[in-house]
Amino acid sequence: MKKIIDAKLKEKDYRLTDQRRTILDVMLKNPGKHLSAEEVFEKARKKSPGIGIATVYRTLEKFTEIGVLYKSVFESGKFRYEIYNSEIHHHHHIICLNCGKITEVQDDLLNDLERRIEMQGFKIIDHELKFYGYCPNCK
Amino acid sequence: MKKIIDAKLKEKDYRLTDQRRTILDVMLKNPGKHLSAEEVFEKARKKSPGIGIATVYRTLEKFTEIGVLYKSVFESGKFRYEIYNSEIHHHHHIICLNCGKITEVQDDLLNDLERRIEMQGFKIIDHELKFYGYCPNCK
DNA sequence: CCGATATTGATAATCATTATCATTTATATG
DNA sequence: CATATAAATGATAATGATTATCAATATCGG
Ligand SMILES: [Mn+2]
Ligand SMILES: [Mn+2]
Ligand SMILES: [Zn+2]
Ligand SMILES: [Zn+2]
Repeated sequence: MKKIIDAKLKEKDYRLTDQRRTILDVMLKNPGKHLSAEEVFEKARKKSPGIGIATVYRTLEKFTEIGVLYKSVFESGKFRYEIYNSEIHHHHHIICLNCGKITEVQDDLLNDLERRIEMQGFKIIDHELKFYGYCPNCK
Repeated sequence: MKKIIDAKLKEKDYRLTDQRRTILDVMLKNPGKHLSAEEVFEKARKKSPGIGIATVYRTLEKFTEIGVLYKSVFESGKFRYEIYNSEIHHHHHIICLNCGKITEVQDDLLNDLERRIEMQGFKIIDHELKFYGYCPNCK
């Protein structure tokens, strides 16, 4: 994993710094979580106490750009990030309207719909699907 | 349409003011568009020159709450609103990665997937599906 | 080790959205 | 219609997340 990222960084003359390593570790250690910049900052500073919040923002953005992270919005005006596994198609999310819990759905099932849209002249690269409702606990 | 909204407002002791009427007009006159608060403000002040931006924010929020508008995020940290037609299930969006154009897809096709998820104990209320890719012009 | 260049941390700036509050309105009631 | 009361408004301050700036520092190829 780190090898791959190392290569992706090199492609664009990006350097592998301690801070970037730390942030990557944080993300790798929290699979299935969807962390905000602030949350990443809090976790990262345990390993790299001197790290600045600006570096966290910059790194999250850069990692998203090179396809290492996936960025989404669940609640009002704040981004959340998770490791992006480009091999499997991206999963969907169910957001509980009561407790806010985010659950992942591994099924995809959008291929038919995508094909239909491409018939109309579009080229689909990615999709993002969110379900809103109630989790088993809150139902 | 206005009758319905009038009724929805009354339910909660909300009042029908000139400003709210103006904002509703703006939204009704822009079907298929996805307007930001700032854009609604610019259009609204042509009919109600004295209207304040705070009122626009408040009204958009209130209309969303009572189901008159639908609120979504397309780009970084900014909400966009459109008229919400609760009779037909909500359409999907295709966002062009090149020119930013937003196209609507009327197909739904998510019922199967929703049913499958509900089998696992969830209750699905709504969904939001976005496709990212290239529009016919930019392909 | 050196030099060119990318990166960092501190902090100021920006941008969208919310909160505050005194003033103005909508609406129910007599 | 006049009046009381609670909701709504507009101006503006405050907030919260993100981005820009810039001098100091670190990376990395040679
Ligand atoms: Mn996820
Ligand atoms: Mn739409
Ligand atoms: Zn829940
Ligand atoms: Zn386009």
